[in-house]
Amino acid sequence: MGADILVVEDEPAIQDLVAVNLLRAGYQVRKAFSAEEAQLEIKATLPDLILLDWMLPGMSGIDLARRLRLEPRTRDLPIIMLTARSGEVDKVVGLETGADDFVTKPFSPRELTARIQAVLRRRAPHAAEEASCVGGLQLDPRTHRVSAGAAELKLGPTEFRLLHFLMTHPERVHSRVQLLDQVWGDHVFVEERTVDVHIRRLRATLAQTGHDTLIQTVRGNGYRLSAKPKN
Amino acid sequence: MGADILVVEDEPAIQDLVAVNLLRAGYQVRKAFSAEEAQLEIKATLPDLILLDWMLPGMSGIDLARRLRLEPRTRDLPIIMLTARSGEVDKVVGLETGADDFVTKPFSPRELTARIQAVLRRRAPHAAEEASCVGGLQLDPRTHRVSAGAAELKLGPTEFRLLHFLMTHPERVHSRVQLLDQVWGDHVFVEERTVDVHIRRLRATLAQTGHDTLIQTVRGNGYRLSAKPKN
DNA sequence: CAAGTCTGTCACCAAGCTGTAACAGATCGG
DNA sequence: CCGATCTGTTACAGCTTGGTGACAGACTTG
Repeated sequence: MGADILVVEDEPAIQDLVAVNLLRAGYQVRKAFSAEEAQLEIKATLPDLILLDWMLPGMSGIDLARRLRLEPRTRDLPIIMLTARSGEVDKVVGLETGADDFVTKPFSPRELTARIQAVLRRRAPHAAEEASCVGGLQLDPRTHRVSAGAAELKLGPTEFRLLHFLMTHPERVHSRVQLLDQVWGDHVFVEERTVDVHIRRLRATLAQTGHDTLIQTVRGNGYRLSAKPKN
Repeated sequence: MGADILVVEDEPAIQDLVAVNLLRAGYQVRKAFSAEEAQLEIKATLPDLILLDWMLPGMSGIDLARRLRLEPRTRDLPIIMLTARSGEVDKVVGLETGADDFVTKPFSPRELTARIQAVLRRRAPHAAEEASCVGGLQLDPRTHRVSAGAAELKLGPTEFRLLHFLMTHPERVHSRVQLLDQVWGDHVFVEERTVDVHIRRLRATLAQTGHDTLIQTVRGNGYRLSAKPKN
């Protein structure tokens, strides 16, 4: 599901225009007509990004941005400023508030979504996941490598994700349905038995180093990754 | 230690804000309120880069840039112009004077530092980073050279930046999107598959010395530069 | 300005991966 | 020991992904 974006813009026409484009691009959109309204929205639920008009009645976008930067909870909230074509004042403000990007009106929908994507990618660079290690098996998501001692194992994408999940949730039994949800994704419709096949493929690869025994079958319940012996 | 940057800007507020952001980004900052003052600073110590406001009282930024280009000592000094206007004419004139880049107000702090880095990488004779070395391949940003043992390799600009990024972030998998952000830049609209083509071109060149195997494809995830065997 | 270089895109092909079905084997309760 | 379930294994057709060569346009460079 797309990111949750809060659009703060007093001009209804522009707000609608932006909202429609964001929705079409697959984002979830919330709206606010003023900085005050925006604060309430943010207090309720932290959005993933704010599109903030810098000229607003009452508290200006600049003021809001400034306040958001002060609060720990909202300090890292990505902000994209919407500005009219302008000069010096904007520059001062922009540097001061530390907005993540600027989009100058008029802007194309394509430009807007491209910038949003860029900022989101930049801000949330999948917090460097740690490498896992279970029973002599090592898996590092950053390098996308699986190794057992000196030997390195080659896994397909699905087997990799499957092993990744198992290694980050070891010693627990996971039903086929749970595995499908976690590894394949909730919305995917796939036969339960498919899990078996991938478990088999995973085991076949792990067997190269004898680590296939880590994956245990729990009859009637599912599978479990465990460093302990089987019984 | 960061590069030494001279900020030439007559408006105190803007100068301060720029300075604060550059300091935060790890640069050393010197300030000048006029072109004349800037000349004295430069005469005293040659900075690594100049941020030059287009409009200055007395001698304009353009004039200063032009003069710097005439002196052998300052001919290769990187210059980034700050301008409020965005018209084509300005850019033409600016490029004529030999500015290395243009930053149009308003701009984000990130944009500014990104441009500075880009210009430094491209031009700076002494402020650049160190050479990298992976798996017998050497890349020196200062001399803009890539060599494998005795042999020297010729790369196009994009391939060079791509290899540079990979070599400074080895062993990690980078998705196409990440590579586009890092090597091409956030604001560029380019097809993801274009990365493939440049990877291929890079590999083709590296194949001259057998180093093409360093670049590994991680199916479904992206690419990785690694000294370890492919597997 | 002309030749050459670099870039981004595309179409096509090869290779690898995936989900299913079908069958074989294993396990369990009685 | 038997039937009923559950799981392991295999083969395979279809799909997705990445590699490759060609090409037009932009950009350099002499």
